Amino acid sequence: MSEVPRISQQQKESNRARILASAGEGFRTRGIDGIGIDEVMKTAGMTHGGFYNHFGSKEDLALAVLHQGFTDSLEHVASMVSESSSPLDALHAIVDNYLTTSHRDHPGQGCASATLVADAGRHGVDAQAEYTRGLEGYLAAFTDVLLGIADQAGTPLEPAVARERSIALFSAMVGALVISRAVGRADPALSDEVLAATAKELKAQ
Amino acid sequence: MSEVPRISQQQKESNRARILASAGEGFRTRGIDGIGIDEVMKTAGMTHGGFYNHFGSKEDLALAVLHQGFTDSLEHVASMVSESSSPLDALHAIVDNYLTTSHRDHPGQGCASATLVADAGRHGVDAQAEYTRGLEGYLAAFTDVLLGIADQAGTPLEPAVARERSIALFSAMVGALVISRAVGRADPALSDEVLAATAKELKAQ
DNA sequence: TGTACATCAGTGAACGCGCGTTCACTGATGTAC
DNA sequence: TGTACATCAGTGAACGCGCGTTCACTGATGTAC
Repeated sequence: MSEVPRISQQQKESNRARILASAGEGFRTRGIDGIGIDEVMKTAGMTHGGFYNHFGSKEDLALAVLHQGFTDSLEHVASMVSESSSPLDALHAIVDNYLTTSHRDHPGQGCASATLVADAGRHGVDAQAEYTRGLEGYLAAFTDVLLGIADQAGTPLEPAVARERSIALFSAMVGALVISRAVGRADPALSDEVLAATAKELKAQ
Repeated sequence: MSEVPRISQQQKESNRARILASAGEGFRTRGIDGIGIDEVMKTAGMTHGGFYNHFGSKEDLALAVLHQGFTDSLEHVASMVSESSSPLDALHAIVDNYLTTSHRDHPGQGCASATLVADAGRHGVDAQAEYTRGLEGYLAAFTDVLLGIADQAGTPLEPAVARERSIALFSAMVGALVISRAVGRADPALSDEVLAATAKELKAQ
């Protein structure tokens, strides 16, 4: 009956990565409780039974998704910063890339922070710890950029103030994205407006 | 067997209100999918079977919760504004009341927008329509306050700009609250910092 | 006002489905000799 | 290098539990006369 049993170790690693990618997209799009192991495994091209060869439980998978998601996001931010011609340019790039209709419409490939905030708040301490790590990563990157802008403008900025602004900035970005998704299908114009207005305000500061 | 069947119409109304209140608290705290009809009814002091005398389905209940939640929240904001001595005072009151550790720690009694954004984004168009109504209510109230501040300061403000700022303001408030909850148990200090920093930045503008 | 009866809110058992998890089985992989 | 065998990733059936929903039943409410 079975068609492809006992795969090479290399293949196993690649299968695990496929499960993680499938869950990453599924969890972000429909929430951790919104999609089951069965569908995650089917999307990854396998049957559900083999899941436990890779993860101890669905909860473990959720933690791995959060970890991977933040790692990817932070890398993405870092690469945007390094490709920018100036700190101010970097800030604008970050905001403009985050608050797009495309990001809103494709949560599966988007920021793990925005899609899984609610889930993290309601899940265990482990999930919250992963979220904490991701948040600190974002804040560190934003604080660096803000200090760079102040340096260039010749207006010295206290590191503590830069961190405060980073927090408010990130809060506004996450909030706007999540709100724009909450009204997306019911009022597309309002949804677009939320993204555009927030981006404009954040860049104006 | 049954102890209290066929209740007066007045009693029925009060029972419905208790179910709604119980669901309001439960859905906000654990998400719409995080608590079942059975527990909602038990908290309301009844058994699960009678639920369908009041609501057609769990989805209907969720819509009623969103509606009630926004109605309550908007009323609360309006009363805070009317009790303030000036528009600036009103803005500070709104921000300070929203971004508190108490609000963070008691989602059950808190803002429906913050607790149910993620759920709204993933549920049907009806839920999104309720969310839209609530969002527009918040924005209208905030815009009024901002225009009032500008008037008093003698610095005229375009209504369109006031609306933009309202959007950014509300986004930051919701984002900060939701993020503070996501790290609350894993890193209480960071969670407090998120609330305090965002409140400070928003009032500084 | 009093009596007879239909209504219907709440009870609690039951149904059915989905989902997380377990398990016996298979057969290629990779190791021991 | 070749052979024998243990390992273990994937399969698919099955288990068990929770949960949304249905339903027969009960008996006070509220209406018709």
